[in-house]
Amino acid sequence: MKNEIANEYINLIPNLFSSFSELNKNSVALTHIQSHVIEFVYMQKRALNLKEISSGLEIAKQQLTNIIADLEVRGYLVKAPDTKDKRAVLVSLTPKGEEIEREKWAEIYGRFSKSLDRLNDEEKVDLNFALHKVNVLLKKMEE
Amino acid sequence: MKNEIANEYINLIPNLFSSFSELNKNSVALTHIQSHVIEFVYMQKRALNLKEISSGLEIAKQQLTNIIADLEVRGYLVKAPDTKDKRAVLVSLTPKGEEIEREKWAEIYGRFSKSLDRLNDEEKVDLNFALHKVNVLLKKMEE
DNA sequence: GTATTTAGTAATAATTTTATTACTAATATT
DNA sequence: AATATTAGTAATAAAATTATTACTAAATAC
Repeated sequence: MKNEIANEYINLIPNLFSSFSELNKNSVALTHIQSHVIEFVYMQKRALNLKEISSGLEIAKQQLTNIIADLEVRGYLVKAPDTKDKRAVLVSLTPKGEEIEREKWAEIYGRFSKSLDRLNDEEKVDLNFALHKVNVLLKKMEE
Repeated sequence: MKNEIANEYINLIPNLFSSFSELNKNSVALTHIQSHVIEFVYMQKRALNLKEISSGLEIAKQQLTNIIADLEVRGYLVKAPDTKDKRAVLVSLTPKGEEIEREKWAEIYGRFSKSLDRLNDEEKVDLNFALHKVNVLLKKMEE
């Protein structure tokens, strides 16, 4: 049973991959790595310190000093001291930074809505229910 | 209804994002861009020409000439002339190239199986059913 | 059938990313 | 309390990526 579920999960990822590829598309002038940083912070939905970004994206923390500084100057993110760990700095997106991501998602959203037409009404109800269930349960598993 | 489904879909992506991040982890010595190329070809599950990879990853086709050549020399992929379009070249992964991806997926699989324990039996059944449904319907939508 | 567009290759310079070493200040270990 | 580890910064050289221009051969448009 457990294996069966894990296999379904693994299959899910390529099914979503086309949407993920969409995330490469940049409207503003960001380098690939800058995009990834913004995307990473956005996806985590919380402020992150440099170490977390560094290990999450497999890039050296020394690089991040510059990358973050540039993104901060350009108004995409802000740094704030971590009160829990006084060595650390917490990075979060500004509204301007979040806007970049939202634009990408709007396109994904649009494309998806369009291909929904290929399903009949019963299938749409099923998909809605199944997606909701998956989201609820995956979230529970994270806790 | 359509909006409701699209929203569930959009929510799904961040729920899978932690798994996607895992895909950054390289066991062999590949540059980030080389990894992305291999991952992209793997995800599409078919041979691709350079243009498709180029536009899918938002990198110039001129770059790919070198990247692909290097990956070919190192045995991760092969090029074959496209019989349909004699200008084009079709790139596909060798067993060695596929192995790189499979290793990453094995880890994702393992992690997922572990966190499955946080669900009770009924939830597991539900998740299995829902994931299966989502996969079937998403695939149908692609057609 | 000629003109235009497209897929791929090639070479170069500019920019970005990576790797290395070193340092400060705060935290964790003992 | 001394010691080791960790988060972040900084500077530099090496390597990888990006941008630009130009070219060939095949496909497409007219």
